[in-house]
Amino acid sequence: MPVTIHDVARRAQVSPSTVSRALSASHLVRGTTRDRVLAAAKELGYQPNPAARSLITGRTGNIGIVVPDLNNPFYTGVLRGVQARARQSGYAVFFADGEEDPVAEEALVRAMSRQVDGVVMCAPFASDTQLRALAGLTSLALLNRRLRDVPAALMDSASGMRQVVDHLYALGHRHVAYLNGPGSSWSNRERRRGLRAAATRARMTVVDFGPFEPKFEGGVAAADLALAGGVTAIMCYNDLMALGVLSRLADRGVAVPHEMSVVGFDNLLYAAVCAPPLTTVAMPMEAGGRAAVDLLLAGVEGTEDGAGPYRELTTNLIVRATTAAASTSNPDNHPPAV
Amino acid sequence: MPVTIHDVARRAQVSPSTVSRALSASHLVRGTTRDRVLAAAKELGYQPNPAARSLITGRTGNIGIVVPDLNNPFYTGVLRGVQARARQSGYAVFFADGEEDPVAEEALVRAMSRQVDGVVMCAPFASDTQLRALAGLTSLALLNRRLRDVPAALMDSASGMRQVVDHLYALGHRHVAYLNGPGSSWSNRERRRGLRAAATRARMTVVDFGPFEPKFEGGVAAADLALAGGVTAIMCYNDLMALGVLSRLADRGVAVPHEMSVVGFDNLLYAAVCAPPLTTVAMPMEAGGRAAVDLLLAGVEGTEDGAGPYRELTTNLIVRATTAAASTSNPDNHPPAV
DNA sequence: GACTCTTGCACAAACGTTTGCAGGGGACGG
DNA sequence: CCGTCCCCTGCAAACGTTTGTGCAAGAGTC
Repeated sequence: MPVTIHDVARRAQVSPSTVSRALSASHLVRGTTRDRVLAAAKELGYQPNPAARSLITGRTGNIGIVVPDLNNPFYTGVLRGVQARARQSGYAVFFADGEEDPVAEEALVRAMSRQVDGVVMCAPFASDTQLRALAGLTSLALLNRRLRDVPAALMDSASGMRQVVDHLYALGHRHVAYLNGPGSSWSNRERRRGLRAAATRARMTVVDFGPFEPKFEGGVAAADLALAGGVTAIMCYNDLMALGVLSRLADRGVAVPHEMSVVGFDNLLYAAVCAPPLTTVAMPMEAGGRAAVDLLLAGVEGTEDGAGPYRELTTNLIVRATTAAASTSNPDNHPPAV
Repeated sequence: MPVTIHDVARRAQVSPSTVSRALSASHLVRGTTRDRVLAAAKELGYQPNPAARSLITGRTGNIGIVVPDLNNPFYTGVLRGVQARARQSGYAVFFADGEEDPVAEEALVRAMSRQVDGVVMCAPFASDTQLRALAGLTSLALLNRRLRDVPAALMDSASGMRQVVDHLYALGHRHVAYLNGPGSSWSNRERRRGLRAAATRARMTVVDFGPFEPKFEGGVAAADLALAGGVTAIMCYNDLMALGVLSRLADRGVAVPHEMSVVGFDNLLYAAVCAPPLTTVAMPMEAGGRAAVDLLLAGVEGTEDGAGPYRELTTNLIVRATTAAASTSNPDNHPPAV
């Protein structure tokens, strides 16, 4: 029922191979024949069969993406970037939600591997070993995860963290809390690393809590611990947790930002519109998705652009209404003698 | 490089066709041979080539989904349901963001059509005519859009709207505003229809505003209009708009819920966690996605279950903190004489 | 006018599967 | 002991493309 290359060939009075060439390597056929073929193809509404094509070429024209949690708007942001960039190059996108589960992630990539030219894994939970195994199966590009010899787009959240520390320091904060995200997460390690470096430089003490689930509920749970820690500011692994913290602080009657400053990470839409608007670090989600696809396609199509297999994306502090001068209710504002 | 069915055949000392049968129609081969084949396949890590398979069978094992706006958590909820259900039946999922653009939607479905067994279109912006054309190209299942002879999962938002009206009426509201979403949207029409019916029955007057963009910004813009309408409650097309309304009301010093009640639609995560928590109607997002895939696969695999081509999903009012007794600052609480 | 070179096209093989058809062999009944 | 039937397996065709190879005709050169 569907129209094949043979139908077009018959209508244009040429052989199927000529049709194929007219449609792809058009310089190999005479102008007049090419026009005839294109006209015939258009009239019949010919669409090449991707299965047949990929069978012979070994390429599919598809890429895959797996994210840890679709409910987190951060990942839908990168999803948008990925899809936009892929579409621009004529690739279709397979998508899957790994649900923060390493074995699900691996299974999903394996399942996709035969029908994609490559997959971008977004902040994967899988182990390095697993990732290497998958990289042997298909081309891989990582987002916010570093692994030798595997191309990756990385958001420089350590730098964002430095900006946060400088901001808080300028506001007089000397003793702050950091609520960790998943312990295995590259992003969390990066943020913590940036925090440590900047904090010791500024002689600021920071107490760690967690790891917590990087979700609203995780923030709610974490808030009480942080509150007991005698700090003047709480830095959260991400915005979702920060929103949870805000909610819990409100419940407990702690005024933000006057009694407690809170800062998040990601700059989700909701960070801008919640009350009070959240001070946070903007992560380039769509740009990250696009960059990952750039790297993937560069590898797949062999169009290395000499920029190497890594892309570093910058992050920026966005000051809103959840940070203010350090609370004076804790007058000396130093770590309590525990 | 990749291992083919011939490799397995050689290792198991059988012909390729036997391997094929052992893997799919296993009752056609003797038990001992089947075991030998399966063992060989496992040892070699054989994975069938989907392109070759789909070339001969005409089926791909893939489905597609296109949504209007990935930034709206409603659709990511649906996406989760779709992917979970698809995976359960061994289907992989192509995904695309139509960006609320009818022509983009159509182009995306056309692009996918050759490599999927069907696609679910989620609250599409495309016209009926366009949808019919696409239904001729591939199997279609709709979510929150009704079109004769095309299977669809529909959320009964008219019923949810009735519950909202009853709730507001009980609180003493007699004059309310409805902020419309996109005029072409089936969901908006349904909600409006439910609203009209319930309101006239209850002798409640409702003034319409919009259409607005179904986003935060749309709500911000709409709030001022509604405020000037002399109403005691604002019903929004969806939660995103409701959040925009809340934000704008706060800016203008209007106390919610005491001076103005606000209700949304969808029950996004943020409706539950914003301040004050939003009264809204819960939409079964994941269930809707699953139901749509059910319908699609029933059509594709010919496993009609006799339940007909439509699924109706129920919706429920969730009362939180943005609705209260009608404001008395507008003492007579009836439509101002315009 | 004969040679070579180029251009434009057709032929056929190949990609990895599935599946209709046929054949071989064993079991069973007569 | 022979015929029939059934179970299992192999052979080969087919799916719709792409692409290497070969051939024919025309253009250019001497």
